[in-house]
Amino acid sequence: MHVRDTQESGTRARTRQAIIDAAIEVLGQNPTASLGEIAVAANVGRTTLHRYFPERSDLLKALSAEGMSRLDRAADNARLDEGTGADALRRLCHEYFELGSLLSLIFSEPQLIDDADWSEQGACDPRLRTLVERGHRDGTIDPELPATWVQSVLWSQLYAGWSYLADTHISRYEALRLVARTLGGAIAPKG
Amino acid sequence: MHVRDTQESGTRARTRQAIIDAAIEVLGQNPTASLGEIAVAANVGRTTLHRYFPERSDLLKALSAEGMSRLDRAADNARLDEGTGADALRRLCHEYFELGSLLSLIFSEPQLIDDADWSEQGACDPRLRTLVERGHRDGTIDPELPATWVQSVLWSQLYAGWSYLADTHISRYEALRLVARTLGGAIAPKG
DNA sequence: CTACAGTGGAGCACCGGTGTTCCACAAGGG
DNA sequence: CCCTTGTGGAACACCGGTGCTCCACTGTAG
Repeated sequence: MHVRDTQESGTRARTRQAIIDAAIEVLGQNPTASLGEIAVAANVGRTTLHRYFPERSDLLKALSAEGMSRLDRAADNARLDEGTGADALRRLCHEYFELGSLLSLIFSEPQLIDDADWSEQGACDPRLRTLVERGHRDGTIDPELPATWVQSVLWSQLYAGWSYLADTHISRYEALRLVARTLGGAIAPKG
Repeated sequence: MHVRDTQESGTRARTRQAIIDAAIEVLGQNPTASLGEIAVAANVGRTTLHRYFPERSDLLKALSAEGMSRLDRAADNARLDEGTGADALRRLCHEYFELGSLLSLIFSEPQLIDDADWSEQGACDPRLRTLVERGHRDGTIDPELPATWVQSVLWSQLYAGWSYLADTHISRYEALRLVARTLGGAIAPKG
């Protein structure tokens, strides 16, 4: 078949996805993992990995795209424009928590995701910014907290919850409950 | 001078400390930094660094000891047995925040200070545990939050605050205020 | 002045990860 | 059946960090 096979389903697309998935998993655990380890995790030879991603940086670029895409989907699922700001943030937290290992990866390699769209200083996802500003207005998010800080708190709590889940033998549900509870308190307007 | 020079003040002790301080700074920024970079930051030749710490692991052991010592001093300064649980935690947060780069280092290399004293599963600083339990009893810390989770939240907030301070051009005072505010809300008992 | 502690540059071998090439093998489509 | 596509083992050179040795330099105590 002489087709160009850019993004249609096929052997190549499946292998490529397997490598990306494995990379997220492995690099999430250990950001300095070698390409060999990633190849093993993907059930693929190192040669094959190099065929798809000639240089390490090529793989990282693909991971960046994949990460952004998953973040976008999660944000869509959270229906950020419905309900109060705090409720929307809670839903976003829930959706992000499902991202699993990707949380660790993003946390240890923030530059993978630091979208160039966001202004250089005080970078912040614009959707999150509007969400927080809505929360400020509707009185469900502490107006003393800038959107950028709310974003920091959200991510640090997510990461804490995810590693807490990995370190202890708590259930996924319980971990998310703890995160939601502390995050809710953290952003709530104070007396 | 044929003295043993174990921990008295002297050229060796000063050089050794300079290396340790530089290592905390450099490794806090980039956990994969080379020994050469650390030596440069310490204004010391790589040869000298190797004289004090023959292997990388030796330096890491020294960093572990130094880190523990600073943590202990910070905890002492916080007078953890005075006032309510929440107040003590707030003071501890304040003291820890002063640790600066050490926060990043501990956060990226937790095994450096994961004290073997702490029980393997659900590891937790015993002083923090008693503090949190006091907070549970005196009604200033949400009884739904186990001590281990409070510890996770404390550290993740400290790290978030520290990197927020590094990323934005906010004042140290403002950053600490944000951390204290969100941490306070996070652990507060919920209506 | 002499002796010695402390330093640090230069150079070396070693090791692991990387990027690349070559070739053998299996599956499926003409 | 042959030929293309995808694969992956093996081997190679390269590079950077590491651990080590040797030696020249400086400063200070005796």
